[in-house]
Amino acid sequence: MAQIIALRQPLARQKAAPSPCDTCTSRSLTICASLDSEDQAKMASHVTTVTLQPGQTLFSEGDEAEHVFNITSGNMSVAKSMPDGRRQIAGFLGAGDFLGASTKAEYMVSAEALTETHLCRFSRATFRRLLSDMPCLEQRLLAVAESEIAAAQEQILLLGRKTAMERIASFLLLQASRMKARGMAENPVLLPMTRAEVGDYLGLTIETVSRCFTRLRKLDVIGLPAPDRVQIRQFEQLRALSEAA
Amino acid sequence: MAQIIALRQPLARQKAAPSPCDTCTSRSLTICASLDSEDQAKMASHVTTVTLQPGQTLFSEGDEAEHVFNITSGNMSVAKSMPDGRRQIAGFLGAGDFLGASTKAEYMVSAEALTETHLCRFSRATFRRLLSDMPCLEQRLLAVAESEIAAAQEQILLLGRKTAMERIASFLLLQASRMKARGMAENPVLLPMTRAEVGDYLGLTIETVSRCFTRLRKLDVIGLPAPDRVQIRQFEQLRALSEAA
DNA sequence: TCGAAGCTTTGACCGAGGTCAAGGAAAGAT
DNA sequence: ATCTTTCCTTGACCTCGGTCAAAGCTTCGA
Repeated sequence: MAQIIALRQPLARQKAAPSPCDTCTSRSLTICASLDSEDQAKMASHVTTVTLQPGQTLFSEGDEAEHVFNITSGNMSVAKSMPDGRRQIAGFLGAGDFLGASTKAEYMVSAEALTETHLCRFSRATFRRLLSDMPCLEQRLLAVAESEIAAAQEQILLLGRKTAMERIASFLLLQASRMKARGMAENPVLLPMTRAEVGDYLGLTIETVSRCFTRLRKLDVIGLPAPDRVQIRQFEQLRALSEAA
Repeated sequence: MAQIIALRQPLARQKAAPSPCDTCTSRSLTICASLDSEDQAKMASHVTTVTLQPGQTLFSEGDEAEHVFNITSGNMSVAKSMPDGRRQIAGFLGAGDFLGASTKAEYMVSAEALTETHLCRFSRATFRRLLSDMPCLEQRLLAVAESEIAAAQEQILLLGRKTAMERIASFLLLQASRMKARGMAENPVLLPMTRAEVGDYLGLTIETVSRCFTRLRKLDVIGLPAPDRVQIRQFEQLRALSEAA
């Protein structure tokens, strides 16, 4: 009801008459998958949907952490920045991913849309209440947090110890497996981000990212039908390159 | 046995055969701090204590994840390795830290003692049962997981974008704040790990770590009364160096 | 159809940090 | 005491990836 007031604001909001959850195509990927239909209805009554255009910021590092989000479609980046502008992307998120958890009162990272992105939004207070009402949800969230920690540890290994080539190879394999996990074809890997964003994720510069792609193409390990589309031609070779000495 | 007696005499807390939890000096730091005395007793009846000597491995990457742990005293490292031996330490843990959570059936990292370390151990199955019995515990664990994610994101920024000097400065400040959080004096920062371990944590070599320490000492930003003891002489300068351009 | 803006690629050069090597210093063993 | 081992420091040199610069490609709008 109150959400309808949304004017032409940077964050366009809509609330469908029944509930956006009824037509959600990503439910099986999200934390909502752990809920029975009664609990889903309870969740649905507190949700607001949000749409972001490419480049739009959902929240910034240091903003008051008012909401938590669930991506229903689209692609986002989660990043931290330094005072002088250096930026490190901590992760790319897609359909089904949960976003906005924070122990502190402020967000610890910034979140930005790479493509048009749809999210569902809960106020933190509401979400906390729902959480203590629904043990399933809390368990699921704990599992999500644990796999996020595992992913972060893998990223730490990549940034601390891998060469540029190994980072690129690991990245392509990771993207492929992420697509597979979402039920998409894994092979022509789609890259909804620019070279700059890949670089900011892998701790490299644009130029190094580009040079590695070119080298992989010349080795015929990958094909590059378009800058944002990578055909993996030799999976095993790519896997070997992802941890080559 | 001892616990049953305790329940019969809720007001007389002194016991003949006390559980290790009764004398635990780290309880306020651990997930156990969230429990009332009844739940603590329940936890205590399932706990086993473990002692590790410096260099001993608690578990390795790929081992079947049978247990979860809580450090009561000592220092550990959590690391991932590559087939050719390159190693990346994902974090250092100390008294109060929780250890061993994994969504998968295997541990995703290796855990090793830096100093003599005491832990309490639960079987995973038992712990899962305790968890669903005690909502407080689950909430606390979720908070712990979230702050671990925040720490990992900070580490990702450090590894992806900071110079060697910035990494060392950030590391010293982090160690100082960790000591403070444990109620210890923050200033002569104690380093219970070798230069090699600092390097494996910061994505640097032993030599670079040593050279940075030497430079900081020559700048009189720190003092090095012993290799494992760092006196911070200019906090603000160190803070500036931790994100200098 | 043309131009502008933004992304990507490529080349030439350089420097931060890695590698290799050699000494010190401290702690435990004989 | 002396030897061994392990860790730390320092120096000389080199390389991987960053920086700077310029030129292709797309896309989009006039």
